[in-house]
Formats: sequence, structure tokens, C-alpha cells
Amino acid sequence: MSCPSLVPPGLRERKKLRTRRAILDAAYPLFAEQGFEATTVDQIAAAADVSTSTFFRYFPTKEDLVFSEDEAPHGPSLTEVLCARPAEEPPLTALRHAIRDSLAQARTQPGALERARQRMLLVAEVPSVRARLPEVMARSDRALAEALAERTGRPVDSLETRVLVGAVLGGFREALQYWATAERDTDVGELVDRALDTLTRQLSD
Amino acid sequence: MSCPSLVPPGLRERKKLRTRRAILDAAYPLFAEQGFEATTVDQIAAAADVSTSTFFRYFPTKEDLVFSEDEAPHGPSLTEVLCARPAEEPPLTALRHAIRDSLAQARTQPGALERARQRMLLVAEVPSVRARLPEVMARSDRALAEALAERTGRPVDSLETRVLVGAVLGGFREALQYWATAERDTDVGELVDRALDTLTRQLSD
DNA sequence: CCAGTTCTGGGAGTCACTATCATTTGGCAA
DNA sequence: TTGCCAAATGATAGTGACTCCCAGAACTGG
Repeated sequence: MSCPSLVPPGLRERKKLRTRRAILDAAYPLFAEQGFEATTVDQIAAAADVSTSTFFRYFPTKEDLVFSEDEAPHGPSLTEVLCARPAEEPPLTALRHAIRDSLAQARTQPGALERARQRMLLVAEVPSVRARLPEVMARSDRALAEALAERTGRPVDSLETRVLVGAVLGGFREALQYWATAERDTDVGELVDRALDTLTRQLSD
Repeated sequence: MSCPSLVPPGLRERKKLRTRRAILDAAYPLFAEQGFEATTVDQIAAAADVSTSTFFRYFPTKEDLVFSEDEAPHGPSLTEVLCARPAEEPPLTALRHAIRDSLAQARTQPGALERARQRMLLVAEVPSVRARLPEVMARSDRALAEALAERTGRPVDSLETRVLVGAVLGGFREALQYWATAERDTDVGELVDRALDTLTRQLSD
């Protein structure tokens, strides 16, 4: 493992970042004008002044444009926050606090939430993008599984842990899509709270 | 709405069923030999003695080969069984009994469970098939949402109902994939029971 | 047997994505 | 500065899923 953040980025790295950003900046206006599906990769590449080959070197699929993290990471990831919670805290409570913290962090970055909402809107509306969601979530999947397994004391790949993770992520995904299609000024935090309440209360018969 | 089951099927209908079956029967051996991804639609069509155009008239995507219902439906659908449960029964209990009933029904058809397991194995192993799962589940999604909404007394498209359905289906999906990759003689019924137990107990902090 | 609908095969075309290779460009040391 | 290596780029050709369209064949009801 190298530590890229400690090495001052050379011209090469800066250029790569610029290209990446150019592609993203070229893509979104096109999506807004003609829709995601009607926009071809060739169009995006042309608008970003790169070749089609280069596009695919930066984004493995067209759908991944939607899931690219903003290059300025919003501080610690959700997983890190989750690990930092006290170990005695029951899983869902820990998750609730971790989400609350991450959300507060995200609010400090102007426009970050609105961008996230736009992305979730694409997820909710474009089938091919929605189809890619499971693969993308597979990463946070693993992380969440490990954090939960530690708290419940069960092995990571046990049926129980996997069901738990699947259920939490499934419910969560619905909540986010609900948010994306709701009124513009709907509060995410409140939605997440209601979603977690539903999981804890409604499910226990 | 027409009632196809009451009209005696003409030659045309029978032929369509035969073509559909021919395509499926041609596809699965090829999948077994060379894998799903390495098998092209052209190969399947050729092996089934139909043109490529005809293939796509029967199956909208190659992935849908995996999700085609067996043409002899195993009696009433899960949704119907669920509706038949007493209305006072709490949602997850009703679901548990409904699944138990459907499962017992499926066991009467020899090989049905093993075929289902094979399909879930493809879901678990082939990314493009897994990607199609959300779209396919969207149908049972609606049905489950309505059945649950009725019991909880909440609107079908409320956040709470959607989160509930997302969580149940998410947990369920994990359980099925676990089953597909588990030892061959693992009992599905027991896995489902454990999954439902996990949902009811573990989630309520 | 005869119309009218429905199903089929074939061909042409689009688009996402892959593989390959020659050219260029940044990084670095002599 | 010069020269060399590694990495990034662009162009080209190809594959495979999927769509559109059209002409002909097959089933249907009368």
C-alpha cells in the first residue's frame, strides 16, 4: 500500500484528475439535455475532448459516471465512523449514529447533498444505472458486514450476517430512492431516521 | 383481461410454447459446457433451430433465460397464498407461513427445487444476471408491498412500506444466494426460517 | 379455399465495450 | 540539456447484445 496523499502529486496525476473531471463535466449537461440513455459515450468523449478509448480507461462503464465519488472525499468514510462507535452499542444504533455523523459532515460541503440527490434520481429512473447498483454496493457491503459481524459476534459470511446486511442495505436503498424522488427540500436525515425506526420496530412482528 | 386458461390452446399457442421450451432446452446445456457469458445468443438460437430475431421475440434479454418461470406454474403464487392468510396475522408471520406453504407445494414437483437452485447459482455467479435481478423482482415487489401495506395499514407507497419491502426482499435475496452456494442437500426451508428469525430478532436492537 | 392476422427469418444498423499497436508525453537520471 | 523508460493517448478493428424493418410463410376463422 502506498500513501498517495503524502506524495505531492506530479503533473501526470494532476492531468489525470483534470481529464476525469472534464469527462464528468461534459457528461452531466448532456444527460440533462437529452437524457442518460440517449447520450452516447462517443458524444461524451467528444465533448470532453478525449478519445473513446480514453473514456473507458477512466470509467469502466457508462453507468459508472453516476457512481464516481467526488474527488474531494467528505472526510472519513461511513465505515470508519462505524468502526469508531463503541463496541457495546447495538448494531442498528451504531449505524444510526454513524450515518448521522457522516451526514453532518456532508452538509459542510455545499452542494454535495444536492449532487447526491441528482445521482440517486438517475438510479431511480434509469434501469441500466439501477442494475449496476448491486455491484457498486458490494464494496460497502463487505465493510458493513464486517462491522455488524463484530458487534453480533457472528462470522462475517454466516447466513445471519448476510441476511442482516442484505436487509439493512435493501431498506436503505429504498429510503434513498424515496428521497431522490421526493420534494426538493425533504430532509434526508429525517427520512433515514424513519427508515431505521421502521427496520427496528415494524420487523419485530 | 382475457382468461387464457379457459380457452383451449390452438396449434399456434402450442407451437409458441414448444419454441420457448426449445430455446430454454438448448440454452442450459450450453451454459453448463462453456458458461453463461461465453455462450452467445447466436449459438443458443442455432442450437434451438430458430433465428436470432426469434430468440429476442421470446426473451427480451439473454439474462431473462434465467428468470423464466417454468411453464407449469406450481399452483397459486406466493402473493395469492399471502393474501389468503388471516388479516390479523402480523406481516412477517404471514410471510413465513406463506413461504412454508409455497415451498411444500414446490416439493411436490420433482426437480423443481434443484432447478431453482441452479438458477440462483447463476444469479450468484454471473454479474450481468445478478444485475437484472432488481428489475425482475420489481414485480413481486409490488405484490409484496400491497400485501404488507394492507396488514400495517400504511399506504403502499409510503416510506415505511417501501423500506419494509426493500429490507425483506434484500434479506431474502441473500438467503437464496446463500442456499445456492451451500452444500447440495441444504434444506431451503430451514434457511428461510433462520433468515426470518434474523429479521425479526436481530434488527430490533 | 380464401382473406386477414400473426410469426418467422434475414439483413442492416446502433451502441457499449475490448484488444492491439503506434505515437506521444511526463518523469528522471546521466 | 539529453536520452531513456514508463505511462497515457488515439486510432482502428472487432465482438456481441439488441433494434428496426420487410418480405414471405404459417395458422386462423369463415
